[in-house]
Amino acid sequence: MPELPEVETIAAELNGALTGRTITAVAVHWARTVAAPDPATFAAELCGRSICYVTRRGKWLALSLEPAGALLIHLRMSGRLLLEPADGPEDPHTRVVLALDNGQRLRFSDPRKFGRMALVDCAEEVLSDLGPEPLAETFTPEQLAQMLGTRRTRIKPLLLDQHFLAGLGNIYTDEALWQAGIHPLRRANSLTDAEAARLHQAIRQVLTAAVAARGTTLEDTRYVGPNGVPGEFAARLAVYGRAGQPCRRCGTAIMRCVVGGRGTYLCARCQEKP
DNA sequence: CAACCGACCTGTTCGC
DNA sequence: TGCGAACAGGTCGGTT
Repeated sequence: MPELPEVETIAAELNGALTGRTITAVAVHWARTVAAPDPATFAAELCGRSICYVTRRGKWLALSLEPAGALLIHLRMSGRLLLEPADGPEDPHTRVVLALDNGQRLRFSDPRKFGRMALVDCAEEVLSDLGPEPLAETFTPEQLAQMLGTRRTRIKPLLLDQHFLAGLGNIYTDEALWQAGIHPLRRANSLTDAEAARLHQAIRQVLTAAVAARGTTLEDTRYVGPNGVPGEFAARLAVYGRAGQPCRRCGTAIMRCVVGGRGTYLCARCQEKP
């Protein structure tokens, strides 16, 4: 569920709330949520460590710890991090709980059990497999054009590949391709430099606007930030989930199809089929 | 390298 | 109303 803007929002909220907190107890309710080390070691090693700051890389959250190490968290499809008082009710899908020295609990709720946590010595060892950060200043239109030029696969599945570019998921990929006027089935190396530049700009504009709106919360989703505030980008979606509704640019009905096994929304007039 | 598939999981929605 | 099938925003590993 959460893509870059949602994870960015969560990281910012947690950073303010968790900096300086010490973890006083750890409870693992679903063992497989803890990818590494084994759950007992995970709990024992985490206790007593403090949180220095919280950052995002792609769709990963990284809690930097004192005196060493990092807690990496990936929410996958249904994960949520909730910062709540210890005596409040616990969501039935809670998989891991971190008790903090101020009486609060950081609860990881994840109905589908796809989410993962890992306690690692060096976060970069895991995160270095990811592609570039789309919002980094160092990520340029020329770099994207160069990256696309060596790949002949279809553009949408490529943008979803976290090794290629970090942070885009199904929603923002469709939004960016619509804004750039590029059909999701286009071959990556068929894009002109001008199209690559448009795509680069579209990706950054969509992500920046979504971060400013604190992410996308759809009616049928449970996404909220750690403080329970929903995102407001849903009202500004141009194509995602809008099958049959008019394109915001030309009025043509938005269509839904399947690309790479993923539900895909586009405007057949603005995004010419290859 | 590219494309496709199943696996990992549960909750919700849809069609009969 | 009830029930099974289909589907969901992510990722990985295996096969063709």
